Amino acid sequence: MDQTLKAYLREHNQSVTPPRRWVFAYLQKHEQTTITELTTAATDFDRATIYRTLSLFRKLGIIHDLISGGRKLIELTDQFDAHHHHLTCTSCGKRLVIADPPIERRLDAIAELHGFAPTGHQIEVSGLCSDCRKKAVK
Amino acid sequence: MDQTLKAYLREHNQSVTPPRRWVFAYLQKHEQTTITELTTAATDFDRATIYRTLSLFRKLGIIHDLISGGRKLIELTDQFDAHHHHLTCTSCGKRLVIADPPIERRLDAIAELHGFAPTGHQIEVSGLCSDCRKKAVK
DNA sequence: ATGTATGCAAAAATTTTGCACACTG
DNA sequence: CAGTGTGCAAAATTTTTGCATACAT
Repeated sequence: MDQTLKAYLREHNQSVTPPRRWVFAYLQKHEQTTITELTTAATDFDRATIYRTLSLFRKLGIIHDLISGGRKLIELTDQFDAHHHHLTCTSCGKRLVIADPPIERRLDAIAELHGFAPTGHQIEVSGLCSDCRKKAVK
Repeated sequence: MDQTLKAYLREHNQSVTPPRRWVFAYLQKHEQTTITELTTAATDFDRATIYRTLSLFRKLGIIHDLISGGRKLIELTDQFDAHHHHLTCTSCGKRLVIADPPIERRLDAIAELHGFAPTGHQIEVSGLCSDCRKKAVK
């Protein structure tokens, strides 16, 4: 898995360094992370390095930002993690992973319909999870 | 249209004030806005007030944040603007509005399948627009 | 060996907060 | 009039940058 990063950075003429390996590994372990969490967890590396690493990763398409449950999160892109989307509970923040091939295909079709060559998409569904629905009733 | 805001704030026991009206009107005029743009454009009001207004609007569900084309944007929620999604060109940033009822319905169905009471969703599709595809070929 | 990435320290930019006064309802 | 919202000023936090040194290739 770390091999993937190595190969990818090499392909793009970028060095493979300890902070970059660390950030990548962290993102693999933590599905949803924020920049602050990363800079805090990275005791061995400087904050500035984390920011620079994230900028590089964004530019290379290794990660992307998204807002889920009102928070800005950092996530590995589909190239480095299984393609998926989230269903988030607006009350307790619980997150489920969802995937639905028909929708994925249809989104690509819509892009094409507008003359676009689709490269990706993101879906965020929100609602009240079953537990919170029960609590709400009481 | 401004009437909508007034009524909504009243319902939630919140005062209708000049800064709040102004922010709301600005969001109606500018489909995609950033906080910085708002604080800069708001020459008559203090930055702090804009931040406080946005927090209130978020809490009341008048606006929501989203990341599109790599930028964090502020947008009116469906209650205050026609429901829609975006198709963004990763090269030139062009944005088209898209809507597809079947997908909307299917997303609700997926939420229900997982025991969620769906309250909303967001879709962001990215790709290369026709113009940029042509340029890329040359 | 050479060029790039990092750490450190400082600066810039963004966001939050306290308090006295102004305005809304 | 009473209570809440605002402006202002300051603090806290987050993000960016310059430069000398360390590291990757």
